Amino acid sequence: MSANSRLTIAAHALAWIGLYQRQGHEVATSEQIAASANTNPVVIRRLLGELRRAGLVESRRGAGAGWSLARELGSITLLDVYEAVEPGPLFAMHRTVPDQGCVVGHGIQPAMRGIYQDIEETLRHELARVTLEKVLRDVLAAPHQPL
Amino acid sequence: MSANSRLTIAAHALAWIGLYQRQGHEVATSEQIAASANTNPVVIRRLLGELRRAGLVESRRGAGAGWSLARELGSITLLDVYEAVEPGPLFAMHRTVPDQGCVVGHGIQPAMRGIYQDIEETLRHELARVTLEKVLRDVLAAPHQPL
DNA sequence: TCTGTCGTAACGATTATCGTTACGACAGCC
DNA sequence: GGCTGTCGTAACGATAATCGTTACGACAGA
Repeated sequence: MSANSRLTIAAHALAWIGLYQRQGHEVATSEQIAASANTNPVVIRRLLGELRRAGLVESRRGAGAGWSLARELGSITLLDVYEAVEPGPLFAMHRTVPDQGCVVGHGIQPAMRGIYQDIEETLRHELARVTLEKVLRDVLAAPHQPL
Repeated sequence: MSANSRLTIAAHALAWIGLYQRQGHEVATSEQIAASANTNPVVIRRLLGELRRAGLVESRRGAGAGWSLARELGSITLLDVYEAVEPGPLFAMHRTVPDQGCVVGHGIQPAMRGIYQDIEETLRHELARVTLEKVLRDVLAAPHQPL
């Protein structure tokens, strides 16, 4: 599967904005978040743009511009973030149509589709159990200065 | 995430071999399976090679060669297949180390690692509930000649 | 008007997967 | 012993997704 860090970076950005706002700041810039995540501000802007489309964050333009949460961290779940930044299904079908003259080739796609639907439903249920509030709590619970 | 059809094709191949053997044949060739899945025999051999390493199938060489199941379909689960053909974890961390001088950058990876572990454990549990026997049953239950 | 940031296009680098060709290795059969 | 069919695997190109980067216009407050 492949290494998808989009959900990780998006959660990082949301936790960063949330903490920054709790420290009294109005908005966070993509440059600040990018420095924390050690990546490029454009990468952050692209991801936050998708989160904005999903109604999780807002952005201001002009001078003193930046990003702010559109919802409380406690009301945002990893499922919200996942659906905002992950495009396709977890598992894919064949890239070409299997041989419909073969019994297995004919029945495999309906069979796997049903099975995958159940599994992805469970995955979504698990993602929905984790709020960004908990993510930030876990982040702050990490031990300082590890030896 | 991206579209990983490896699990789908591997399940297709196992179901095909299982059904073929129930029809009285000893071994199945990669060419036959490739025809059913509408792909190249080398793709099938590569995938079945990984399943062989996991102890799910066996292969014979020489004349009259081919592939056979090393276990009953009822004792093979999608988790066995998943672990055999999917290399990495479901979600990835940052590709570069986050800023360790930032509270969020420092704590985000331990936090997400713990959360991801729980979620992948649930995914594995779901995959383990589906046997290849059930997959084949669902395949054969697909309606014929759909209109 | 100046400044800082967003919004977004464009491009190259990297990586994973897949399809394909090729060819040696192997084992049964004549 | 040679013939034949299949595996085992390397090699290469095509495709697609993601990421990092540069660039630049749009916007809004000072």
